[in-house]
Amino acid sequence: MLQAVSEMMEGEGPTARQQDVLDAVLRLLVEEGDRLTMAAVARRASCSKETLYKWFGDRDGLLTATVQWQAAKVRVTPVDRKGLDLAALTASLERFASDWLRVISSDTSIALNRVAVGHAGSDKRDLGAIVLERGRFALGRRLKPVLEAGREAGILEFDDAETAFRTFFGLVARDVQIRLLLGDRIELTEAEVDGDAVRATQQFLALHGAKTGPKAL
Amino acid sequence: MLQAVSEMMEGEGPTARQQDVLDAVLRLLVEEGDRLTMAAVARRASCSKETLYKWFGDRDGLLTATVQWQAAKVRVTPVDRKGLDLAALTASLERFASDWLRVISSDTSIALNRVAVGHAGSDKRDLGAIVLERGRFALGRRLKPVLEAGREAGILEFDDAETAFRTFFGLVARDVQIRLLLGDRIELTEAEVDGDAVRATQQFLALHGAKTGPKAL
DNA sequence: ACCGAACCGTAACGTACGGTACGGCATCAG
DNA sequence: CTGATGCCGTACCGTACGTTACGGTTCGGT
Repeated sequence: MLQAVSEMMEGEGPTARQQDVLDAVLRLLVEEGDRLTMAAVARRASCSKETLYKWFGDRDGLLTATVQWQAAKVRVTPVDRKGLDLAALTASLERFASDWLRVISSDTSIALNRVAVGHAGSDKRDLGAIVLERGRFALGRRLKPVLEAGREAGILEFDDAETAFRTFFGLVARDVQIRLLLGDRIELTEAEVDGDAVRATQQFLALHGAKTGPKAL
Repeated sequence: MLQAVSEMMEGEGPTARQQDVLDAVLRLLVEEGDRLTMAAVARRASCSKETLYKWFGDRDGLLTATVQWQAAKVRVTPVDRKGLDLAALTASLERFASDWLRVISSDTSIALNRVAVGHAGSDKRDLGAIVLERGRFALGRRLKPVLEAGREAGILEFDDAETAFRTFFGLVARDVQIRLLLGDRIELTEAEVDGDAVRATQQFLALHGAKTGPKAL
């Protein structure tokens, strides 16, 4: 070791070839979970173990790079805060809810969260922190402006945006993520996801919708 | 192997000495996570590895016995369904909520859920299934009669008890469990737990409380 | 055509750990 | 007292896997 920290740690992202490797890791992670071996990765990615160590330092570095790579792929559509009415807000919330449900129920997310949870039990708390940061907290950062815009427009009422967001989060996710992580087979069809998104949004509006109508006066 | 499945698998529970061993495993699991070794368990429990293998079969058997042992320790206070009014129902729900929050935020639960999640990624899905069964599903089985009693008494309104329970679950747990599992340091004082229990209960009543008053007429 | 860098495939090394075997000691039945 | 049983402590074995080392190949630059 070790300042072969690899060019991945800072600056520009992975090269195309490295991305291929990380995608291979992602696929292997879904299939094998945390039991994946460096040899298996090298075989699947058609590269040498030496290259893996040169690029990523060690096994943890490889996993970290993989988590960041996957997180970077999750793109989001921000919401314009102007001309917000109840219909637009409802649509935004439903969009957030169904997107989030689709993410947490995807094979990739489940596999990634599993290894991150496992590593959070060890010293290496990095993976868990990254997943939290790019998952739960990123969602909060994107959603809170929407909620505050809704409050600004007189559509929503709440004291603390963070608390309001956590309520929405709970209404959307409920027991889905923990059940999936623990191995429960849950069928989530497109229709069910959309239905759950609508239900969660309606429940949230019932709790935090302004009773007094828009304050536009 | 193998039919040394040990006397733990069926029939009566572990002996006092075996309980001591399992408690040691529990403590070690909190400290070390899934990295605990059989040697470490033997050392901590002051027993020989040979005895561990004789009693529990193998490492998975030991972990399974530990999870079941911990689950067996969680006791519950059922609610009497007669003479149910809004105050009693509210108290019951708040009790359930604070109990659940205390469980999922306990060191033991976190450690146990971590290993169960890890194992759910492998072939050994047993641990996850046990944790789910004795945790999330056991809670549902205990709470749904309460909800239905509330509906019976005209205090609550909902179509499906399972769906209503999952809403309550989401309002109570929100992002707490996943954040803890991923290594987020959350401070949960007694006051906050109680406050969250009250908030979740009020939100649930706002969503599912009968608007028409008790049907007692 | 030649050189070096980068990389592949594979072999080798060291270690940690699951699982087993064995020698002592304590307890208890007879 | 004696033999059997159950368990502790420890040494031991086999293997899996992270990590390193090395020979061979490709390729871009000169």
